[in-house]
Amino acid sequence: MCGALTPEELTRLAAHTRKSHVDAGNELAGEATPVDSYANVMKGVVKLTKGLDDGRQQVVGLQFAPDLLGRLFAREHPTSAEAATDVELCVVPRPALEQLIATTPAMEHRLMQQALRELDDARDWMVTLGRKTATEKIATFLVLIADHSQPGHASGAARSFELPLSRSDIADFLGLTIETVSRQITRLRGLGVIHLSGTRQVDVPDMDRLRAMAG
Amino acid sequence: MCGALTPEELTRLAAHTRKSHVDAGNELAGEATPVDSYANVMKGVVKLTKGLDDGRQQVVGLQFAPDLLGRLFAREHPTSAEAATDVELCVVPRPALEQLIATTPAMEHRLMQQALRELDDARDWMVTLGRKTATEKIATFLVLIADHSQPGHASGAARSFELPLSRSDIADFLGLTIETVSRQITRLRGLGVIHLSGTRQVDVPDMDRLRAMAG
DNA sequence: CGTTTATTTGACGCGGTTCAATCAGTGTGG
DNA sequence: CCACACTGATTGAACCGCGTCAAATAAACG
Repeated sequence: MCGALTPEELTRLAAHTRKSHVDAGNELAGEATPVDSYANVMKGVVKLTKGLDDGRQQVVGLQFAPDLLGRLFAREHPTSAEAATDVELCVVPRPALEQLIATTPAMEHRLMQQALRELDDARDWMVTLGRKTATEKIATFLVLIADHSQPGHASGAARSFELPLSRSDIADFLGLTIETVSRQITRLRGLGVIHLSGTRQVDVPDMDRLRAMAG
Repeated sequence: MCGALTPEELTRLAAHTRKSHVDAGNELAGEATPVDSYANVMKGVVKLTKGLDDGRQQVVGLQFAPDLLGRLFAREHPTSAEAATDVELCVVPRPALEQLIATTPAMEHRLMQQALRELDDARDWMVTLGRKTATEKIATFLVLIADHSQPGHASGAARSFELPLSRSDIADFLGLTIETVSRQITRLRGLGVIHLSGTRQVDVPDMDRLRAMAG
């Protein structure tokens, strides 16, 4: 339980951790709020968002299992964190984790790796936000979700998954409006690149074809 | 020399480091190129870029002194790195730095801090790319450069600095075209928010006024 | 079912791109 | 020292992708 750690690290943490369930839509941490605990995502998707004064919002990252939640070594959260789907967390009080890190270089190394991966992801997404068209943005997003739904799939194979985000969240992730998101999804459906069952269930008959549309 | 490290760390590195000067416009590392050395930026500005197949480009980060250049713990560079201005580097062979990191937890901790700061910056920039208007993007960029030119200045004070990027680079950083960048800079000049001497020298009579335009 | 909320669809306008021309700055050779 | 070319920046005009506003469906929920 509370996966993604080595057995030894686990033992040292176990005494301090606490499982927690959060329903979709609930906020886990507010922007510019004190960091008093960290959490491992066990199940579900958490969205990290930043807001502008006038209400504009941008989703700046999605956290899947087994990502660690919470900005290390900072007084305040730089983003807010909200459960995009129902979420299972493994919560650790701040002092417990920071002490473990301070005394276990391997632990810090592991977290460093995650931070660097998130940095790579963030920069990839900057390309999507800055340089891709609406259709490419949607395709890029669908590929991202598909790749996280059942890792280790064949390249061109078909794929089926459920969207963890509402149209509104997708819009805030891609820097678009809800209407444009809806229109582009409809467009991809019209081209036969994807099939929809209901509003969130997506079938991709040919992932390579989708990838080709992602720029 | 080769600043930003503690004396002890410095001593261990000194034997392996080599100073290097790179003229503006030269590439330091290609995208998807093997990482065989790291470098500390001593002076000047390095831009990190990612490209799409069809030539579209996005600047995904700027590195100022004393940032470390090079993706740790990865085989390949996720971005290309190019000298935006003339640059002074302090180059370290890959094995030397990685061994120092492996044996000096404090060193990894310091680099972790940089990685986390860069992640914060990247996410801030995602808001700029996804949700701000052209004018706000330009204002945000000018504030960023101003803040890096002479750190620790009074809030509303005037400020004068030289742009380290060409209009084309600015466009690729902000997800705009050169023409829009030019027009918005002209607009800010017309509003009296900035004054230009030549094409790169910028005077900001009131930083708070500029900040107010950054969204 | 009726009500509420999420999504889709339609019509229209605008911000930013595109394409094209002009202007400014910087070397370069006659 | 001045034409000339060359590169980078500005300016102009026309276009279009996406946003905005409004309405119609569809889905979720009591």
